Amino acid sequence: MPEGHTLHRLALDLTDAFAGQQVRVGSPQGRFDAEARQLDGQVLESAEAWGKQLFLEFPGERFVHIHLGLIGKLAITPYDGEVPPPVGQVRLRLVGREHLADLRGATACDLWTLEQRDACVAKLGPDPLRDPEDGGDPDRAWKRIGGSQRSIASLLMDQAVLAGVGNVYRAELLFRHRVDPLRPGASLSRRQWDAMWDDLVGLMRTGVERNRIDTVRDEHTPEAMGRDPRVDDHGGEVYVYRRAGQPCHVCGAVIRTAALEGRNLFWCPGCQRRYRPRTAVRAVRGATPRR
DNA sequence: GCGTGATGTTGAA
DNA sequence: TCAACCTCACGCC
Repeated sequence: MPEGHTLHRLALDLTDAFAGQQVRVGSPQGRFDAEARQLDGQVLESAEAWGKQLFLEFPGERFVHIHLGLIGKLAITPYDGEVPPPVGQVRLRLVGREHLADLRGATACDLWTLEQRDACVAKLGPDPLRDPEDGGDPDRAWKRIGGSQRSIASLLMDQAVLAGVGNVYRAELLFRHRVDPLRPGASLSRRQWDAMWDDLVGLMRTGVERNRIDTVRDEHTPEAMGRDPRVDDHGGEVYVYRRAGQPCHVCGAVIRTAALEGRNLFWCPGCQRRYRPRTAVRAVRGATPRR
């Protein structure tokens, strides 16, 4: 689940469930035990997301830093009376008045100082889910993208360029703007980038509201097109992500996939026409066709 | 029931 | 470029 929308949604849900309360903090699995002991019984002051990073603030400028990675989950559940025993490898457990939260499979769960938190945040590009004055300024991303010969597909996934975008939003954003994933960042116009950013803000806000990624426009929904809704663990309605070999909802061309920097890229060869620069010969690197 | 792959990142080779 | 992290839904038996 974890692109930026998941972490922002978790921050909201954690705030509702725990903020302002004394919480029991534990690490049934043990790997966070020493840190958990220091926080046990303290008030959870706030929960905040920056891109895919999640920070839980405790008194004394101490922050639990969580990064879910690919397979991590943070499950918040209400309980009534007895607290159920942990199931599986629970790295971190928070117990409040009415809810408990269990963290499993995360890449990172650390107890950080304010300085460590600030250093992490300082390395991140702007987050479309944050206010422009508070970490969500698209100009900062454009400064990196507009001058780069790297592919826009690579740039969008680079958390130092843009924070919170993952493989699904990348593929879908490029599709919605009919952009060839391998185009150099510098070949985009400022106007085009602004349109992409604005779109991303809307898509990701919808993602926070629905807690899933939906990117198809009204005219391409299953209801509008009379097609079956998507059924898999991703769940959202999308144009190209994990649809390789299937027909494009818009033009009918067969969706393609290729590995780029270790991640699967998906695009429609009909809607996202190959970009060819006017002058220089473009070097195509790093993309290996598959299937 | 078992094997696979996945919305991510780090650190070693 | 690849293994590791260590979860969970899915397809297939």
